[in-house]
Amino acid sequence: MEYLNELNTPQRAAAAHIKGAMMVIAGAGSGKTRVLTYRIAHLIDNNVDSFNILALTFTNKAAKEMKLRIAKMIGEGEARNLWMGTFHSIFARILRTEADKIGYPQNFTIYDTQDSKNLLKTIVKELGLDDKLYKTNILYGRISSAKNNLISPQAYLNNTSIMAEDKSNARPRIGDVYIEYAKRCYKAGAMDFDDLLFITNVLLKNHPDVLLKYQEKFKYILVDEYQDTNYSQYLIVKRLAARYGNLCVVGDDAQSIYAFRGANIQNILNFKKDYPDYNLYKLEQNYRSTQNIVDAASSIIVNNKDQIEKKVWTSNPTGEKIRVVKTGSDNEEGKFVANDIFETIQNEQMSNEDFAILYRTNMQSRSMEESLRKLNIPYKIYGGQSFYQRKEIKDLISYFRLIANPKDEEAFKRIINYPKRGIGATTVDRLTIAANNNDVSLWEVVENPLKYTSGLNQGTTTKITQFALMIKSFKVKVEKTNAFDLAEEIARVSGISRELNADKTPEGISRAENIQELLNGIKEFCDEQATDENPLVTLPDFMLDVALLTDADSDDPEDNDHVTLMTIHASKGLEFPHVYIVGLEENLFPSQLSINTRTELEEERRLFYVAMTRAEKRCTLSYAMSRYRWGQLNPCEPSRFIDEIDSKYLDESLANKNDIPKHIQDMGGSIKGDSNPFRDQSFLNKYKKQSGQKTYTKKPSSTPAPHKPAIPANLKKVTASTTGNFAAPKDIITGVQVRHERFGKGKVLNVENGKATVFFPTSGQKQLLLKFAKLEVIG
DNA sequence: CCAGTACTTAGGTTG
DNA sequence: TAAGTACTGG
Repeated sequence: MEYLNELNTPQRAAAAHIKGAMMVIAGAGSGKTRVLTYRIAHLIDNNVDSFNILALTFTNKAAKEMKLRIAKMIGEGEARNLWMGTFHSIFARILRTEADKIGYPQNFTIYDTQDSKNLLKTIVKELGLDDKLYKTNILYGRISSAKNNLISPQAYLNNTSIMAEDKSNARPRIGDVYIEYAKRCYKAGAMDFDDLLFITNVLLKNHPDVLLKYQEKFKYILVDEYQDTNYSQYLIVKRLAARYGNLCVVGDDAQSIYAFRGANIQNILNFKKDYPDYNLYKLEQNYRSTQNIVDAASSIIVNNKDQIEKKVWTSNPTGEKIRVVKTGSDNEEGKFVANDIFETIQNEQMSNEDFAILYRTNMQSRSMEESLRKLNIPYKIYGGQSFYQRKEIKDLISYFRLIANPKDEEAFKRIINYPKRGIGATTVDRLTIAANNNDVSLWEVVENPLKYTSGLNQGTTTKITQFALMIKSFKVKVEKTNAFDLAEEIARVSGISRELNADKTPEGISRAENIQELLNGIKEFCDEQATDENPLVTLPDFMLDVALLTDADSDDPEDNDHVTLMTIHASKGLEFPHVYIVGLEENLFPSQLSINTRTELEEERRLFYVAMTRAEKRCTLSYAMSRYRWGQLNPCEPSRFIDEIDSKYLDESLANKNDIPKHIQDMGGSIKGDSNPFRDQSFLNKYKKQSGQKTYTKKPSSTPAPHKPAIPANLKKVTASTTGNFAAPKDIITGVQVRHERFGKGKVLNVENGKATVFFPTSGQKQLLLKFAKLEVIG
């Protein structure tokens, strides 16, 4: 094939391999994506049916891009038949198809981390455990790693070493939490992220016919970033490949950075045990970076003990030395980076997209973005809280979820009283008890409150019934209504739109905009998915993968005129001409939590290796002598990783400045104040205008409110006490106009049990207790 | 029931 | 710091 000539010798050998097992060890920047793409094209050229190829990538974005490249080589029609995506999205799809075999609804919900943690919190409460001891994060981590090692709840309880470990940590009942958690997820028709892999294993193990079906379908399997697969993923691949053995894995042990979520580097090292006849290809020539960068990175990674022998080299020019920069504080660090980018753009005619700022932790983005914003440099922060995790988005989506899957407990709890409809914590507790006692879902209780509950008063029962009627009215439309139309109706009828539109604070406006953006996204999705044979795209169609989407997936490739800010983890696989690695300080990078064991420290070192090898032309390392942490200015010292680089590759002229000037040292508070752009609202407005909603991915809820004329507290008090003329409760009847000290004018919709339901045009519908709320009858 | 305030506590990387 | 929980007055 002609295109194979565009590859170097080992690349070509790997791409031309057709049958049998193979492993590609690909150094950073050595063209592994190219090999994967060409190999798939080559397979199809050699009469492999594109329907029979499965490619598992690390992100959905990587899959999309690879598909695009393959489409250019072999045509769009063929490329469309390829199965490409992350483990999670591919197997979620298969699990939906086979849902009935494992007792899940086809529309099962995917619980995200937040849903899982909320459920764990509930369970800890219900089991009467001490939440100081049984912390959500610990439980989540324990259960997650159990699942990733295919340890079921029962196996967990039977495993003496695990139980002993929990006991010695004074948490002997984690196993009970795990059992209950698994039960509740199942009852809710929900899978968490780890279940998507765990239950796939269960499916393939217990249903030989299903296994055979997918073995026959996926005769050729490719796995990218194999060093970051965990045991559960390893076993799925092994099962699927067992019949034909056409398995190609690609990875780099030096870039294994996901051990914390169960990734097992042994999967690479053990490949030859499972596939003794495999072929090994090593890609060692780096095409990405200058010689200095390649050599400096190599000088770091040799400090690690365990690795596959390889020599990464390049024929690129020597290039510049790696700059090491010392700054006084995290804010100064931000200023330095922003200024440096600004000057480089001016002096070297670079564009914004040529720059990336990489950091160890998401919180470090703050000082960077403040400085960039001051210089009007457009930027985009990837990661952190994603669009779909924002409260307002999750709230609306919870309606969609409950409609698609009425058993979804976490969705139910989010929306039963949002927007406020007078169904408070007490009532929800009662419903929960009724649901548990009768072994039915919360939804079933709400559908039939008289059957399952006792002691609910008439008013509450009415409200519950109204809620159930509303959800039902959506449910009857779900299969015959376009997703966008129904979503819009839900936002309106549920009261979410009204609630958000009433909030005129900047945060509130931003939340309303986000809802609009979600609706736009659904519209776009409908337009994309609709076909001539199947013009109707329903809400459940849209919901299938929503939980698995990340920021990078919704990235608009047309709109990349911005500096990229992301964690090093998120930068894996990417490359930029100019890279700034910031916060190179002890206890930050390497992280304080990783310096106690050799394996964890080695992973931090690999992370540093990944960071440096993202750079093509120039790599800048920076550290600050002091840094804010939880509102406190703390002293810092440079990272040991800087010392590990052979100094002949370094330019340390910017690291030998004098120590922090005295006036900065003494003025911890003013450093912070000085860099807060929100003091001046024009910054916010200017920024919004310039880069728009799309570029500004930081969650709006954390945006400090700019100055706004607050109602002076004393004036408020005067109003309350001078209004005087409070109505006797008997005057408050349905239909009358009233005034409330805080909510203003409103109309009484209903009165019962000493409570009034009042609609206020400015702040929506409220439930008010007549004995407290000072309502004045007007008009 | 609601909303404002006082207090606690986490602290890292992701699909 | 900032997010989340517990408490309290209307």
